[in-house]
Amino acid sequence: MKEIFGQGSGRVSGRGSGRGSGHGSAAPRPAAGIAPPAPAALAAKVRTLVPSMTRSMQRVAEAVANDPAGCAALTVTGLAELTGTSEATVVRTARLLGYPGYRDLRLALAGLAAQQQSGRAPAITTDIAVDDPIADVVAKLAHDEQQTLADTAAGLDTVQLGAAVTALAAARRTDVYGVGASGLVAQDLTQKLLRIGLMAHAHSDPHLAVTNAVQLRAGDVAIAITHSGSTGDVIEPLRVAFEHGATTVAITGRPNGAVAQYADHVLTTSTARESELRPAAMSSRTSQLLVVDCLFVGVAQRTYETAAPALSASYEALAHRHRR
Amino acid sequence: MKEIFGQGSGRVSGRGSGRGSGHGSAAPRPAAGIAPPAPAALAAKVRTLVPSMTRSMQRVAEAVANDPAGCAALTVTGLAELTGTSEATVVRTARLLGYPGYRDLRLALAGLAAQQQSGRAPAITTDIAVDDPIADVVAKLAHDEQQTLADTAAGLDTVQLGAAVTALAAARRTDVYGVGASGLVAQDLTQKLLRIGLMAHAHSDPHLAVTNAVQLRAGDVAIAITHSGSTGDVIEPLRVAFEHGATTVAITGRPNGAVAQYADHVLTTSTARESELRPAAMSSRTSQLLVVDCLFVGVAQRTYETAAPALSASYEALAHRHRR
DNA sequence: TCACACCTGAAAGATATTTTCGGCTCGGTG
DNA sequence: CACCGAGCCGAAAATATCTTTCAGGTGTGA
Repeated sequence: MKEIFGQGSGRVSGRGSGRGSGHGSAAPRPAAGIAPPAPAALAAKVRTLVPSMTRSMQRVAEAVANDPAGCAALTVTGLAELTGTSEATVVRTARLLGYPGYRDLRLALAGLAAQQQSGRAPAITTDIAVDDPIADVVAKLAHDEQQTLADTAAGLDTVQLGAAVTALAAARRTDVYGVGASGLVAQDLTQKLLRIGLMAHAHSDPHLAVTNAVQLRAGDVAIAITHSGSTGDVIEPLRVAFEHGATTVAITGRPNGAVAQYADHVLTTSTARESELRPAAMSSRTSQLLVVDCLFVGVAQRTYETAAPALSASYEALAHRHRR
Repeated sequence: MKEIFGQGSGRVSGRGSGRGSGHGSAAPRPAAGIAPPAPAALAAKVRTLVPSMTRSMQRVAEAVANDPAGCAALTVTGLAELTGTSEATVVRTARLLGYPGYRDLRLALAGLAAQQQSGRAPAITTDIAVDDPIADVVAKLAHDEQQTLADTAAGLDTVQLGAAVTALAAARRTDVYGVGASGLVAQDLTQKLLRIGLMAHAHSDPHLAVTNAVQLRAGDVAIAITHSGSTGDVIEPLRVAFEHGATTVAITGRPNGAVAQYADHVLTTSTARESELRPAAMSSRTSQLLVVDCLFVGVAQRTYETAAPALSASYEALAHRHRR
């Protein structure tokens, strides 16, 4: 039972200034009514109340104010030992600070520590430096990629995207061109389309890509993925496909680049700033993948009747490849 | 809806064991292995681990994730009643999330609540529906992937990451295993490492992977990438590499999966909610790529003297492949 | 259909927190 | 200078909370 602390003993006495009688310094009255314990304004409360505390309690309050995180990790016994006092004193201090007991003070302490922790934003706006600690690298990379995603989503032309989806959903066959890092994105798209029953193929060999592009005709789709918009090895097969009447799509960071002239639909990826340790390939890949995912989901929606069972089937088929 | 405080059965316990006194200053520190509990990366951890939880534990994890502040105010018994489970289950869940016990989970919860309080409002994310307009698809996908990135960054163990980076930077040779969507990530990592002058190779053919793994020895590094953590085709070569003395790294969404038993260092990727139109492969790929990028940048930092010129050189070399 | 493995919760066991209680110091007073 | 009283302080008892153990139930695979 949580008894009411009330009890007048609160007194001050302390040495010297015993302004005790003054009702003013009166207890914070925690128990009375709805006194919400301090959320994070704890440090201030400590400073306010310290003068009216007894010596032992001051030691406890001080420890708590100086190292919230550390104290939050201690039990009441541990904190008592650390401050050279007793458990009872620790509890009394917690009460004075407005909490029902040490348990709740500890919870508030943990919250305070977490806030302080998060307050220290690792300045994620800067470039990655050679001597950045590994934790900063993680934070910066994650932040940059999040930014890239936001930029891409904001800059994507949904009309063009919709048109591309429509073409894909109806295509007899789809070829995807990409070399280097974009080649992996091309493969990713291909894998996905295959999983929902479409005929898709990725080409990273420019010669084979051109050779196959010749086979395309109206109703087929060709997709070129190039960040720079000027990768000849990718533009060439797209041109061939375009001239053979296929519907052509370009996924590029330069919507005005050379690749665009042979593309019926251009999907623009974002271009984030790059640096020595963060090559452009990194953010362009993130951006391209988002576009590719959008294409995939769009097509899956349009062909839901066949796509859904196909997805389930491929999922089932994989289950057997897993060890227990 | 979590209202309804079940009401108490009162449950008078406590009789008897009046032992209390032994105030043993005994170490309150169970020293939970080498895994420091998460500070505020808890939400991410919950999402990552939920799939591998049992029903009862899922209920607890869900309650905790949905209302950190509320749960922090509850005792183990209260939370058990709220979720309709037992104290034992609550403790088990806390353990699974990486804490020594419920007490510490509660502390973390208080911290999380404090952060949410002062921080931003968590955006809600709904599933992608068949009839969502294309613009919504873009927005939802972008949001989900951003969430995945945040979760991954929050849940990544920087100590393990640092160890993996160190091993990679010093490796004579590095083999990367991945099949399916993870195979593309493996290739991405390989491409990057090659660009800074390291000897790396990606294997997606399980037979060839094992064949090559036999060649590895101490000082070499083997990396397995598998979302499920139970992909036999990837575990097998890692096991062989492990037994031949290579330093082994696992990049997986199930840090407790089968793959972990042969991994010197485990890097955990996040697991986002999947749905029919948003296969798990999508977010796992995003998560894996972030981890891979972190590895790459980390290694580039450590080997800056050779990495920087190598990066410039490969950039120069590509310039000639671009059309005007 | 049976056996097995594994989840689950009740209660016992261990810790941690709160309360009680008596000693002690300190300052005032005769 | 000795005595007295007030109230701080900590040791230990009492209580609340957390952790572990163990037996029963449930679903799964052979």
